[in-house]
Amino acid sequence: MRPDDLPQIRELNIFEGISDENFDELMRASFLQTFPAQMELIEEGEPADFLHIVVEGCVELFASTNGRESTMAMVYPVSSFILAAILRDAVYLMSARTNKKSRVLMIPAVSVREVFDKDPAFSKAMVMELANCYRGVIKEHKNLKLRTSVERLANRLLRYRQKQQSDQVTLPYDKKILASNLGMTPENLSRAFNTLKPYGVKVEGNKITLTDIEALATFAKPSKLIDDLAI
Amino acid sequence: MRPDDLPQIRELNIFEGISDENFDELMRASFLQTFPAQMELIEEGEPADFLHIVVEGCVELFASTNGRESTMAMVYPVSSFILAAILRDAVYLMSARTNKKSRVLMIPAVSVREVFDKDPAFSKAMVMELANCYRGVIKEHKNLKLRTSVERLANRLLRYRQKQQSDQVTLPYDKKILASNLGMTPENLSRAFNTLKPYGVKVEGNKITLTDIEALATFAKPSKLIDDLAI
DNA sequence: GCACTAGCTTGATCCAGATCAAAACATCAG
DNA sequence: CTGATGTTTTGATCTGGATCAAGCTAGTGC
Repeated sequence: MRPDDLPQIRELNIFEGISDENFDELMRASFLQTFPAQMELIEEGEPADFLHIVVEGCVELFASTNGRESTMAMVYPVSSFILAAILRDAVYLMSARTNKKSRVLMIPAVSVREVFDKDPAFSKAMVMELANCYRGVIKEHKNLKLRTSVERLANRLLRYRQKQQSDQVTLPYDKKILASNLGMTPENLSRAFNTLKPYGVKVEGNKITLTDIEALATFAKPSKLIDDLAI
Repeated sequence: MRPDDLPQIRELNIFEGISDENFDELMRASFLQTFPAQMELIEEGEPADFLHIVVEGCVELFASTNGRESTMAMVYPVSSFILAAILRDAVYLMSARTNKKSRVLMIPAVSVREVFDKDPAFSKAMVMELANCYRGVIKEHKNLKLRTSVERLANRLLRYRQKQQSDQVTLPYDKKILASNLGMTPENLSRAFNTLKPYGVKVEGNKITLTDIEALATFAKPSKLIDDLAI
């Protein structure tokens, strides 16, 4: 592991307040690996042996059943994923694969639980992380149940705009994945983009220009309780 | 609060391992209230001031946005709900109302956080509870994204059968709520029941008789990673 | 530079589910 | 017992989204 990775990892919310000794212990037990794109890191149903932290690149969490598959979330640096399975010592409920070449830190689940048991700050940080993840999925679920697919796209574009601080947003991954994440087919994503044209949405490959924010927001009707990832 | 309620509450997973002193402290700070049916206990967007525990009755968690509303979950005795908001000291992301006359214990959020900070067993029990809730929503989300509405109903019936240990299951609440929870309209729930007739599903009001379990399971194709609430 | 492949778009069609309306059924209050 | 009300069912129609097919575009390897 590169020494310059450590500060970034140390600053993750899940390590907030953890003692240096315990953090070092976790890092000693871990290893950092670089994976090519489309590499499956986790398969749903398998026991949760490692806590994964995406240090660089991008990881797709997806689920399948009976021949159907859907993208559940995209994970960016620097963040962990599927923490609940580790703490519960249960199987993973989702699979994970790299969306692009990625460096991933893998911390043995056993080590995580050991430090969890002895470091109160770490266990509290875990609680906060779990609470945030849980609330994030509630928001996604509401998004799916309460909105049409075009509304989901419109709100997603507004969210990208806010995050990238620009009226020209770049889609962070290809449209096939975005469609799946939003709960629709790629054909429908294409049509949804077209439906949003009159609201000032201009598409050029993976670059989307928003030229009438007010109209788009009026159509999308964002709700903090769904769209604000920080509350 | 009736003394005979306490043992039941004490046995909740979230109080596993908590010291008697701390448990008593929480109970002293709490109050138990009986609400009539259709009483709104929580409104989404409000600060999370109480941790609620359903002692008797049934509570519906629902979400709304832009004039649309959907049932997110049903809560039975004895369980808590919306724990994440309490721990994060954030607003509720869902509303709650009694589905029938219910007795609900309300523990001030401040007290919960105080005991959380000083009782390691309690904070760990909270983590497990959060992990379980989080995993539960992941399963619901997969259910919604990966299955048709008829498949969701079929799997739900199989789950009721397993829980009630009988081939004649009683729907725990009215069909309007069940439809909403499964992500469909009441009309479509009715049609979905009809679609399942050839698979041995017989409807008599809120009593459903399953006469061909094998056919129903073949149709439903249950998956432990979605349907098993215990893993 | 060309051939191949994957992603994306567009068109046509189908269908799962919603909406609207009406009727039937069950429950409750007077 | 009757009238009112809410739930449920059924029918008709609509529509959002899926599926299938084909063509276009961009990127990659030889």
